Amino acid sequence: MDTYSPIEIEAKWQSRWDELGTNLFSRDDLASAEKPYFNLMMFPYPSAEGLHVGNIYAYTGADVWGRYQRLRGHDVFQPMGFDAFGIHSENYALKVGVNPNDLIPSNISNFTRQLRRIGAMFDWNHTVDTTDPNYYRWTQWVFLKLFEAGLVEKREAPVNWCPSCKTVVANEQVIQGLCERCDSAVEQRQIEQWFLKITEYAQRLLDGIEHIDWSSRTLSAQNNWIGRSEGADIDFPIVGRDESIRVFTTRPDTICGATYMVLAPEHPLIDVLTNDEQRETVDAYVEQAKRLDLKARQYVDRPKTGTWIGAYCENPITGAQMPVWVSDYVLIEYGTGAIMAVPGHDERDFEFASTFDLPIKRVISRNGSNNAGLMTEAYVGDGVMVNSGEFDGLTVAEGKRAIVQKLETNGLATGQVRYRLHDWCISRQRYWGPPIPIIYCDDCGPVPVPESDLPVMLPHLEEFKPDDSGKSPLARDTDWCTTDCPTCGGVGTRETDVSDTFLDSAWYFMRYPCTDTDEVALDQEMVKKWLPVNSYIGGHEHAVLHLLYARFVTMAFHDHGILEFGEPFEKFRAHGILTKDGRKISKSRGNVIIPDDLIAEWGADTVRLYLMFLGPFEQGGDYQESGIRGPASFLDRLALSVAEASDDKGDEQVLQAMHRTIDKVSSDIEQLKYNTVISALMEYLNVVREGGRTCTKQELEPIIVMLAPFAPHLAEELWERLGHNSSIFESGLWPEADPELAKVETFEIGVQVNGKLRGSIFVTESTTENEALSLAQSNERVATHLDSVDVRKVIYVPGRILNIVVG
RNA sequence: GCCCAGAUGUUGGAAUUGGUAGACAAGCUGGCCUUAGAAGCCAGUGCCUUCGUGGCGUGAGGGUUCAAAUCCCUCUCUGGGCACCA
Repeated sequence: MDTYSPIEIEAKWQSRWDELGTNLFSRDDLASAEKPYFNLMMFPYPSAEGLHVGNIYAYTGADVWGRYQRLRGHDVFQPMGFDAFGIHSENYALKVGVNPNDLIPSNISNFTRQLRRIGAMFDWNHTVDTTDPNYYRWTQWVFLKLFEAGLVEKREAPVNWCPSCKTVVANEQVIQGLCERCDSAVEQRQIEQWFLKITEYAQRLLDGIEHIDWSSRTLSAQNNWIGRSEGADIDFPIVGRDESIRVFTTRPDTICGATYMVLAPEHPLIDVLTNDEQRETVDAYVEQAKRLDLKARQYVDRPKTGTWIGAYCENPITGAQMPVWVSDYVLIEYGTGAIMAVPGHDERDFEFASTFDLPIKRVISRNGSNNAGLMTEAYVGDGVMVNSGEFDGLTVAEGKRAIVQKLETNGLATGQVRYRLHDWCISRQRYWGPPIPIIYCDDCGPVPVPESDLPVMLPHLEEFKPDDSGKSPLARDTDWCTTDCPTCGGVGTRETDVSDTFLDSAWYFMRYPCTDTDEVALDQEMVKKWLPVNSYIGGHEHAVLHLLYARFVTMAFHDHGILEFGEPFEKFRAHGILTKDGRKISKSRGNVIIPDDLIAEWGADTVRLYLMFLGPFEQGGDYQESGIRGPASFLDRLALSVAEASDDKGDEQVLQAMHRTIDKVSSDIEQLKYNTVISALMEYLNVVREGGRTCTKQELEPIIVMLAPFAPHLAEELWERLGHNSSIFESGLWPEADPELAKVETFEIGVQVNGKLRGSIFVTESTTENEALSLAQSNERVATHLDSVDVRKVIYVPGRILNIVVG
């Protein structure tokens, strides 16, 4: 009989887990769990292609964490679901000419099969499918709650329109002016849209960053995305008028170096201030700027363009007159849509001033000396104010305060904080999403659909291809659109936009523990017991999309009395990505790896172990199939060792190594350094089997427990073969290192002479410097280097190194 | 341009956070066992070398230190994010 035949063993344990409900919770189980631990991972979009090896990598790493927590004695709830709405599914459905409704179920069952095959401990009693009316009914409810909270607004706004997807896309979905889905150049359009007012939470989202245990790179991405800037709004009086131009600046200290003003092409004052001579030129410029699509406009390396509009402002500090220009390098959507240009200390202004021969003036000097020479580039660094009259000599920081203070007394300035974050546009002029639950009535205006009328069902459309009308295909189903106004009972028309997929995923984790009821979205008993999520693991690509939206919805629900907590995920870890031969894995490169064959060949345990062994989980690694033999033969040797193991007491030396291994594994697994966990287990097995010695059960049991998160099927099997008759995951078996046994008694340390390694000596913890030195001196190799020289200094770091400085 | 990661043998990677660089694997070479080997076992494997108890070596160059893959400065390259955000 084979000691280890993965296919049989894995089938055996998967069906046993199913029979015993090892990973399943009933509602009662959920309610009575003593040590609840919610282990969440990002749910997939169920594509037709199935899970690729990158998905398996991510889910295995998250499952390892969940199983580890389980071995620590927690009641680990680990659900899985499917994020099946959205443009991605819809475009695929259009391509193959099938309604997405008919496509999704088979994709989901294929995903489920794959996810079961890798042996992750998902609770298949608690799943979500965002396209199920029993789910999206509650997504619509989420919208209504945000509406009640005053966080939903319809307004006409310039939005990113993808001409290929024929829909609006969020700022977060525009990558360098291109649609993230199809890479078409995004255009600017003015359309009425539904917005969620996430900007009201900008500061809260920023403040919360201090208090959550997340991967630092994810937090830094959110930080940059929110983009807080501190500065001031300053009014520049317009010469010959009773009005002024308000600008936002983060550098009030450079105001004396402001030599002209710039308005964004869309700025309302342009029309008012342009004089007759300039009118034609300005109109032409503004027209041309409006025609530019967002991609062209955001292209940074484009030469600066613009024109003088024939007006002047007065510098409120120096009194100097400054011409007012219009240029598309100033953006209407940020700040006040107008700037004071300081070419001496801003790179963009410098470039503009150089192009149009506008004066460039130094007002900040690195060392305080007033070097009057020509500036050849903008100086943006720190320094001291010069050429600024009474303010000369102040540092940048002092100057910022002093200028604002002086202007505040005249009412010309106010301290101001601004954010780059924009409101979240959730309208999508597409078919495959939850209809936004709003009804328009000629008398009552837009009215929210009453909760009792949810869900607003998405009709089954034969023809769901979007057109260029700017309206959703739902608008073509007039039967569906026509309804009664919930307020007055008159004729109403349904909103035909559907919501962004990111609304589906902004709250899905809250639904998982509540799926036993269809009466309410959130079962408060379950919410209190299981939320917030204890650990969330997922891709870093969602740093500023999903993860920010989920925080926003949670905060809004907290403020609205629905949730008691304000942050959804206590701990978040971004996993690394897998490369193939050092290159990113992607469909376009044609190097996608579907894991099914690999698992069929090697078994799930070996594949899991191999993937986790590739590199640190948070950094990813390079997938090289030949490397799978290492983990495979490790499992073989372990199975062999168990088969041969005796009932004798373990060897003392081996048990010491065992406790050191427990120590290392326990600390590395906490840091998700799964690769070194596995290498520590391998090293220990090498010690156990050294010289072909027969090992004992006592020496092997803990290693099997520590391996269980990685290779759960084999661990169960070996546990059973060692004579245990309950599941290894049942009773919190994670071993505890005995500090006495883990302690190393004698160790070898290096001996250096003048920093160069010349030999080594064996010492104990209590070896003194003098003892170490005499040990070193009696070492032949070291002694040669001490001949006929004086010892000048001895550095002895117990347990680390002995360095003898001679000369 | 800015921000964040990173660069270590033939390859994936390790290094107690300043203390014996290359753990654990893969690959390769040789051997044992075997009808067989994706099984098991043993040995070797950074480079140079006059083979010495020698020299060199963690992207490049400089610095700090008794001691640097690790800290500091300058630069190069790779991956990712943001991008005219005033």
